Amino acid sequence: MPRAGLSAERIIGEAAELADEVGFEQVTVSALARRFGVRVASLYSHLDGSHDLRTGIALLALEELTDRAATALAGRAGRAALLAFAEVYRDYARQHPGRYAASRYRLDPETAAASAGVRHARLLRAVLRGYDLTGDEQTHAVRLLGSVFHGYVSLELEGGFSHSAPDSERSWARIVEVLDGLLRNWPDPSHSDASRTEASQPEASQ
Amino acid sequence: MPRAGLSAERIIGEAAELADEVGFEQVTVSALARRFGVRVASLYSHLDGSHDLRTGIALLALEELTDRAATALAGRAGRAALLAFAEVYRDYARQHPGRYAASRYRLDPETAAASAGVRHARLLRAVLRGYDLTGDEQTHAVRLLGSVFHGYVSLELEGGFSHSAPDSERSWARIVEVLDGLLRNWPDPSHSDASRTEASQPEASQ
DNA sequence: GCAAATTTCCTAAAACCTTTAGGCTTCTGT
DNA sequence: ACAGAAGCCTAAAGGTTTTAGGAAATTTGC
Repeated sequence: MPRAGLSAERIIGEAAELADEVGFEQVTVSALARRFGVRVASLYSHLDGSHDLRTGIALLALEELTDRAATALAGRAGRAALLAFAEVYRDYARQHPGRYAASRYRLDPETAAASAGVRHARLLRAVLRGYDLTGDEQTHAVRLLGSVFHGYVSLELEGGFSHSAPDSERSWARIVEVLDGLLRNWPDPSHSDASRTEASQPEASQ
Repeated sequence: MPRAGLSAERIIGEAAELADEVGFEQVTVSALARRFGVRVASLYSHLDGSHDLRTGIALLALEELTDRAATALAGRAGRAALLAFAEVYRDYARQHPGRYAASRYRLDPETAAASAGVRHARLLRAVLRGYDLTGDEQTHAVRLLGSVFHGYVSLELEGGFSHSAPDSERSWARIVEVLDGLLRNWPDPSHSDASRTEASQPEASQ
């Protein structure tokens, strides 16, 4: 009988396809073997198991996403860079929901440190070079952007914004626009904020 | 032999505990049976299966979270309400990571419509009553807040912000503060934005 | 108070997924 | 051609899910 021609790369690639089709959670060594027309045990010559498979998809997704972001960011700065990054991020998640979910799979520290994830994080921080933010404030801003992007895309994929008044497309565009404005006019970390509304009652936090 | 005294409520409650201890993904009918010192099949008299179990945890979490939010929001408006909501949200997620993950479990539409989720969404929108936002802009703002809250908490639980320069606590506080400022000075949806920085190059979006 | 009805929990079993061990067969290089 | 390596296979054990049907404990009705 002829061989199936498996290899770690092909397997991870098919697994990524499968993830996009049926969801990252549903990616299973069994389903993958069926897809290759091969017995389950055969895959274990190329994989270290289920965790390894998921890690592989995650690394692939991080790399693809980061490459897209790098391409989109080349030659852009400030607002244009922010828009480009945001578009790439959301488009990737919508085109490849399974891979996107995989990119959030928890990697062990060494694997994560060697992954495209760090390059992706650097790119996001690079977007902020177009704005006037430094030190801790820049970090806060990076975390804000990361949270909005991930949070929005994640809620959207869960179906959170479907079938309601302004369509998700519009909200996304508007939010990114608003964030650009926020970054351009990033408020000083003055301790008594409360700049321009009715008097601030100093409420206890709990 | 004496009975274990199971009931749907007790089972869901234990399942929520288990989720917080080992993670929502790891909550399994088997593990739960072991915890009760009971055979697996015994739980099937009280549950419709695994999906039903997860749904139960999700509904419990949504209710707890919403109750906390409602309590925290009573008598507060504007900035104070935003701070309170944010604190409740993050605290709940940190105290009950498994339940929090459960609260993001995808429910079927009817179940979702009858869940505390809709009350929770109303509460978040109510927070915005303290700011001057209406119509679509209010919806965009609700989605922004939801994204930031969920995104931040989710990244934090994944370990994204640990062991790096400004601790997560500070970033959270600062981000909420910045959001308050943003909501108070929400920019007009003017079509040619680019209000106060260097001349805006009209870059194509792709 | 007790028998009947009901509920609770059990054993048994089938189906599926994961993982390891070890064997045959197909390639590859010399 | 043939020895070694690599690829895919059968076999098997262990775990989870779910259904079917039985036995014991509790509750209910008289």
